[in-house]
Amino acid sequence: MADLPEKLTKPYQPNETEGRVYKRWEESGFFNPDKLPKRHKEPYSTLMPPPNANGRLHAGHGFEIALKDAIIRFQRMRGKKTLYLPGSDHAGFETQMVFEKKLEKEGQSRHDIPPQKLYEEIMAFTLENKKYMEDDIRKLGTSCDWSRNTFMLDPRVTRRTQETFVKMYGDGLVYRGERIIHWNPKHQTSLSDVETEFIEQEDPFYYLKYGPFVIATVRPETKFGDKYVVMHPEDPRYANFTHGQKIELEWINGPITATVIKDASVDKEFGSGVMTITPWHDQTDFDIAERHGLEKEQIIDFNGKLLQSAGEFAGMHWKKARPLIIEKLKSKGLLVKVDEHYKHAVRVDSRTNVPIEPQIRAQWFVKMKPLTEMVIQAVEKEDKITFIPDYQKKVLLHWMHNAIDWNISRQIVWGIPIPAWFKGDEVHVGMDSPSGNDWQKDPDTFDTWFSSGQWPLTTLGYPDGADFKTFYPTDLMETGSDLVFKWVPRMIMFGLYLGNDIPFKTVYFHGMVTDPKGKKMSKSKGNVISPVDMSEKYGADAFRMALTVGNTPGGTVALSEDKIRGYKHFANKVWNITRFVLSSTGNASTEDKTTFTQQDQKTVDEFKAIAEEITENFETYQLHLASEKTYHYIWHTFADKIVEESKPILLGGDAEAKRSREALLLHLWVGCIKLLHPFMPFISEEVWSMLPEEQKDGEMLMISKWPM
RNA sequence: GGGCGGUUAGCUCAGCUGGUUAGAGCGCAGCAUUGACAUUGCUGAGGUCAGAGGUUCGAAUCCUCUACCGCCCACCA
Repeated sequence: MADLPEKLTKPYQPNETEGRVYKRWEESGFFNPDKLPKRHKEPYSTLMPPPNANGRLHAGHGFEIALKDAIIRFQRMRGKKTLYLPGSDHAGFETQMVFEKKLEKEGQSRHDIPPQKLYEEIMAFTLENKKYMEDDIRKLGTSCDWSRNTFMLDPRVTRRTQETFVKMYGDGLVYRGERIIHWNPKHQTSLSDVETEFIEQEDPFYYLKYGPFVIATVRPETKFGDKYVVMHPEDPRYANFTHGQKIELEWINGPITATVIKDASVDKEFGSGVMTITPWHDQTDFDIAERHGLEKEQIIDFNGKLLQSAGEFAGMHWKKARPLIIEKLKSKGLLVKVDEHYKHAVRVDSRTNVPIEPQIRAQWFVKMKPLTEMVIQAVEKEDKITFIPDYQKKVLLHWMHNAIDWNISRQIVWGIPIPAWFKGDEVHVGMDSPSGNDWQKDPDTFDTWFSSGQWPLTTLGYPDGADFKTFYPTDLMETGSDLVFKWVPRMIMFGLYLGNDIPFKTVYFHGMVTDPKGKKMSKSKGNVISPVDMSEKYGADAFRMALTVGNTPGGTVALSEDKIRGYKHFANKVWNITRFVLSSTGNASTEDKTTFTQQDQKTVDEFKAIAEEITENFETYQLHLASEKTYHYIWHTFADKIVEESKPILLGGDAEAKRSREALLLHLWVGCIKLLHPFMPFISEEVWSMLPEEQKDGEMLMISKWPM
């Protein structure tokens, strides 16, 4: 038997191997496209969707990295000049939430901390988390270029983001408006629609006498100022009321004059077909008021307390006031009936579940129409972006066809400051503060998607950076399918608007990673599986493989530990095949390694056919097939068939057959290790280092030539 | 109320543009094996491809409808 490396005689130890191999990769410099050998000419680029730097890496990140790193490694071996650009997001509101929770646990409140100090503390907290997260990314074997690592609050990124705002203001794509916004009263900030969601809730539904009408509401405390009564213009029941008609009636705090409004948005079938409106605290009502030029009055302040119009209830929080108001309505005979179990949808902050309070507030808005039209043109008309799976294109376009103007102001400190100043009614937008006194800086920061939407531009150094010229548009964006309307369309918008081109040629949406039972992972359920824990237990290779094999693009993945364990076994199989191949070919003469017997040549041809299929699967982003074929070939063709049938040949007396067979085993095994590398980078690189020099094209598998 | 995805072996899922006896992993049963590997090998059981109808020489694969499961969107007060 030939001399074998000591470690091959023991089972494969991922923990002993992975860190060391990653260090070799990093030190080689080959993660950096500029340092790749000359054969790597044609660029291939992708960006890491920046993980939020407020915690550790989760399974979704692990999934994304497993797929994307496989593609990047494949492309690098194919000879592309590959860039995989890493980074992290400050994640504005979300990070501030995480930080506030931490403060709460420590018995503190953010209101006790001055803004500048708060910002600094969150920054320290974020930078610490960022470090851990980057370590996690390394542990998974991610072949990204750390020299280009970008953080959303790097000065060049924040400057670019602000400059974009200034440019958009100049182009009329950004305006300051008093419009209904989603107000989170607990955290005192506005949110965009994608940051909120509806939850089903059961509440009492109050039917109230409003002059000759009966109206219904779940929120009687908003009704003090209701002085418009609205009905459908074609509702026969109210044909004798005319638009603009004045009606004197008794209301909660005394007599008022109501005005009849006819508007087609009212549903004749719902309830009595009549409603009163509260334009300050309801989107529908606001729209009706806008259409007819009606007055709007704030009833509840930004802390949830009732204002002047509530009369005796002024100053009370609406929650406290509601039962008292109901009492009063009852005593005045205005309460017709109560439906105690009325089911309806309530909008809440999707991160904190705090019920949203619609409010009118002066905010910065992005005018969406011109931008979404550019997206529709590029995606629908010109078909410039490949969507995987392709039905996601419809989802995105539906969103684009129905977009409403985007509120980009947030009343939180943790974010990129909006470069605007106010003096009375005057507004100044620019990179520098205006000259003259009495200008007040806008204290708000940008919505996190305003900066992350520009990620492909800022990371690559738009407008004149070398990377922007080389790598824009990027080849691939891979991200979670939940971002199909949050992040992806914004990147396309900004890409087209600023960069004059789509930001990526292909967008691949991976599905959600759930627990083994198909349930969404969440900290509260305690079913979270950490990619790093799994990697430490079974090896990052096994984790990556388990997430790749058999998972159709876009599909939900139930992450099972059994499956990961299965691929740890596979890693060990690879290890032992290596041991067999090296020990049975170590004494082979080096004179002829390229010609085979007819029989063996056939086996080589079969390998080529498989390798071709795998290559094809890679090119069409069918990694679930590419990885499964690789696995299957190595274990059930190479090990079970080729190795087994080799044993008698190697022991037999036919010298030519033996020579050919030894050459065959080495030749095929080198090919297998190459095919395996994108999926299981660590063990394949480790095996490569033990294969004989004359079989290899270079020291490092990572940049060796793909077998096709 | 709209839209989308799914329903294939006990479990988790593959099966691309329709083409001979429907596949994998895990699990299960039996056998083997101490010179690559028990983190092993071989063999096997197990499916009317959700249901109904249609197109076709031929459908798990295309069309229609139905039934469940899941996801997303939506200003019914």
